[in-house]
Amino acid sequence: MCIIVSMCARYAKDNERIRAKTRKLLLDSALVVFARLGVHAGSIAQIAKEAGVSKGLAYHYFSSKEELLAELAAARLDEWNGLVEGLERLEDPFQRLKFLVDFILDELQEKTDWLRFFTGLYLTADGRGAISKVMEVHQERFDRLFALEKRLLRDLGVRDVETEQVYLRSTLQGICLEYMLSEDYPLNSMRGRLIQTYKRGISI
Amino acid sequence: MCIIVSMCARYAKDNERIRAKTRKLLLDSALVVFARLGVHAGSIAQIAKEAGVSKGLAYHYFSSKEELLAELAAARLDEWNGLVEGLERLEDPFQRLKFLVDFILDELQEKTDWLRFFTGLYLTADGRGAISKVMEVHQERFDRLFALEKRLLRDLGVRDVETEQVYLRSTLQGICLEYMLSEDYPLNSMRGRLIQTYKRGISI
Amino acid sequence: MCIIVSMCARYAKDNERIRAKTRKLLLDSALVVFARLGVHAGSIAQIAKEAGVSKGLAYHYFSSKEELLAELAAARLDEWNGLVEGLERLEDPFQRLKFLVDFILDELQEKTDWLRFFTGLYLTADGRGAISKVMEVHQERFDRLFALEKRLLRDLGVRDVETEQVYLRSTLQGICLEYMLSEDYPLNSMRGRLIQTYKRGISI
Amino acid sequence: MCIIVSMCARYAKDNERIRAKTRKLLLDSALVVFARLGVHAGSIAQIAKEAGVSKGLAYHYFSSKEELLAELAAARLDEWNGLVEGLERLEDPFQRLKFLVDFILDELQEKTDWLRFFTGLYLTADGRGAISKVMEVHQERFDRLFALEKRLLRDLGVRDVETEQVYLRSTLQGICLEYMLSEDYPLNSMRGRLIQTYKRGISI
DNA sequence: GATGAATGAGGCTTCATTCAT
DNA sequence: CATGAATGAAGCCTCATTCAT
Repeated sequence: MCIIVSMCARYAKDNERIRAKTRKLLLDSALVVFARLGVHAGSIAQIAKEAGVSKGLAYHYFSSKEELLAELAAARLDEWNGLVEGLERLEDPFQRLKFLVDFILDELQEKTDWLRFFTGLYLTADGRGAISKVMEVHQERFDRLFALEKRLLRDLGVRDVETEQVYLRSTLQGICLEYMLSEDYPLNSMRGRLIQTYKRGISI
Repeated sequence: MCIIVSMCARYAKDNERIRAKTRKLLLDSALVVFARLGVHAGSIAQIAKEAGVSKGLAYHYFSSKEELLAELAAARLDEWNGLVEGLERLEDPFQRLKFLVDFILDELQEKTDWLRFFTGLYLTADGRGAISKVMEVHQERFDRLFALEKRLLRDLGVRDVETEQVYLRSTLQGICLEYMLSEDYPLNSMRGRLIQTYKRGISI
Repeated sequence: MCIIVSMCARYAKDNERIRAKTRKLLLDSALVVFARLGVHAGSIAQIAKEAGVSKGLAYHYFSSKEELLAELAAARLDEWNGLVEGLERLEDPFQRLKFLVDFILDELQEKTDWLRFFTGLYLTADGRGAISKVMEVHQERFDRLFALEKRLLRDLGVRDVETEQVYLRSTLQGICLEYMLSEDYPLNSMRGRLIQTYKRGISI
Repeated sequence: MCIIVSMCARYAKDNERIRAKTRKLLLDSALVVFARLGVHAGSIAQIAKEAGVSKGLAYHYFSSKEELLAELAAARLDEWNGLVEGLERLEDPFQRLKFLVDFILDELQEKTDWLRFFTGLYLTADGRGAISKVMEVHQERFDRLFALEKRLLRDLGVRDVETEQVYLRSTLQGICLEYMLSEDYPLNSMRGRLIQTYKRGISI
């Protein structure tokens, strides 16, 4: 026989714990699958299989593939908090620059899958639409980051801050992209080369 | 007199013209669709619709979606010829650098769709597989380009050529990516900023 | 008390029952459709319609049309077990002959559809390929049947056993084919006429 | 330039010759393709390719695939004329039997492809419909053949002519089928074994 | 007579999603 | 909470057929 007694008051906490755990499991699996195959080619069935649960369960936690994607993006976007906090904490502009670069390149190394999938997503119209919704919620944080970058460059003595900010972002983005695409990308050389650009005394 | 010339349903030339035209139409439409939606999400049906022809016709010209993709890649890869030739023609290393940067950024502006589609393709395992097949044919040209880049940097007086080559490529790649992702990317400022890095006298 | 037994969405037994039932339904429908139209002309859509289920469900049970075909063949091949067992059980050679003939002609009457489909399949190169895979698994049984037939004819006093075996098989095959093709084939007359050939005392 | 002047009065004959030739070419190619792949899987495109002409031309000669099939059947059915004539010409009943058997088995060897395709066609509902239309035209000849067979068996001294006729047909049919399905079928042994059944003096 | 570009229906298959249990 | 049977839309591809030249 098969008795299901769920939501017993005493075990509500257990349920919550299970929920959180399964949820994370599904998000992680989705990341793996999406990174490997792309968002379109990766199916809910595969994600469920990767997670070792049933397809139906995925719909218990996420109302659609699109939502799963959005939650995935949101979950990861949260992690940028650390960058903002670090930049606000540090005094020396050069230290701040190093923190910025290290933060991004470390993320790149630790979460290559995610970045790969995210970049691919961003390259399609659908993907941009999906992401921008999620972004809105975090807009305030992005604005702060933006301002912090500006300040950082100003403090470093950069003359054309507007231009340099875009240039720095582009270079970092390019390093990330090439790292994702090459088998043996010299990430640390690039890290050094990039930092060197902003060495004290260099006039930009 | 009575002349029978069979095998002459239509002027052969006409047919060729039609074939070439429709083929190009399909390739162009494919590019638009793939760039907008990504290779996986973009369907043959959409491509045909974009081209204003029937689905079946696409298969009259390309035996499969994969082949269409490959032909698309091949057609565009050919255009890099100009870059190699230009670099071989010019004497002054700084002129060569400017030629390199301009070539790539002009391509970016003219063929944003293509680059977007190509980059997205490259971000998935499937896509990399598909492209590398096409690349093989052009390997020799890429090798030459690679060597020309190296020489260019050496002639400019760069000390660590290996590192700088990757860095330059990454920066260019990053500029391209950001251009594709932003609505109003200051491409010309970036062009200037990049060139400035290699101005005579700057020690790298 | 609060018992949580998860992994129990439906009684497992229920699911198994449903699976077995639907599976059989699909196999039966496939047989009907394939027998009526041939394997190539019969589509999964028609099979699903005949079964009263969706196209998609067919793929929930069989990974491809080819597999459906193979399973169909395998399911039916199993039924030849009875023939081998019967031939091994009976003593009198004439009784064995009658058993053989009756077994085949009864099968023919009961499972005309199947035989029709199987014969049609066998007539195409593709079909033969598909079947031979399935056959391999049953090879041992066919070998035994082959040997039993030989022994049967020897025991009946047939001189050229090799020839007679092929002839008997051909005749049975021919009766089956004509039965399948005619509206009112005198199957029982043929049964009698065939048996008569091997009546005791007749010298072959 | 391309001048097409067809149907010039003087060359009408040439045209007719071409028509007849191309027509035959297409029918032959159809037979090859249908026999190899089955009627359903064999396409007009393949037939045209096999014939070395364009798809369009096939539709110039046959208004549809179905008609091509019907014409193919009709063309071959004509060849049974020889059987009827032979049976009417010969005196001795045993000679007639041998003629009948030889005619059919020789046809089998010479036109295995055709018989294979025809048999496969006959096993599907569609095919039977298509063929029966063609058959109607030849009904009279089949009736004659039927009567000739009956007379033959009566002359041989067979008691139950009705039954024996069906049995003989079935056996011949079975031999043909097995020959088509086996790699190394002992056709001549079967020919001998079949003839022997009707040796003078044997009582049936 | 002959060609082949073009069409569209339909076949196989995948997959997001729903729902009974 | 969890399962998996079931659905149907949509994707890739084939092929009979039409038609302008």
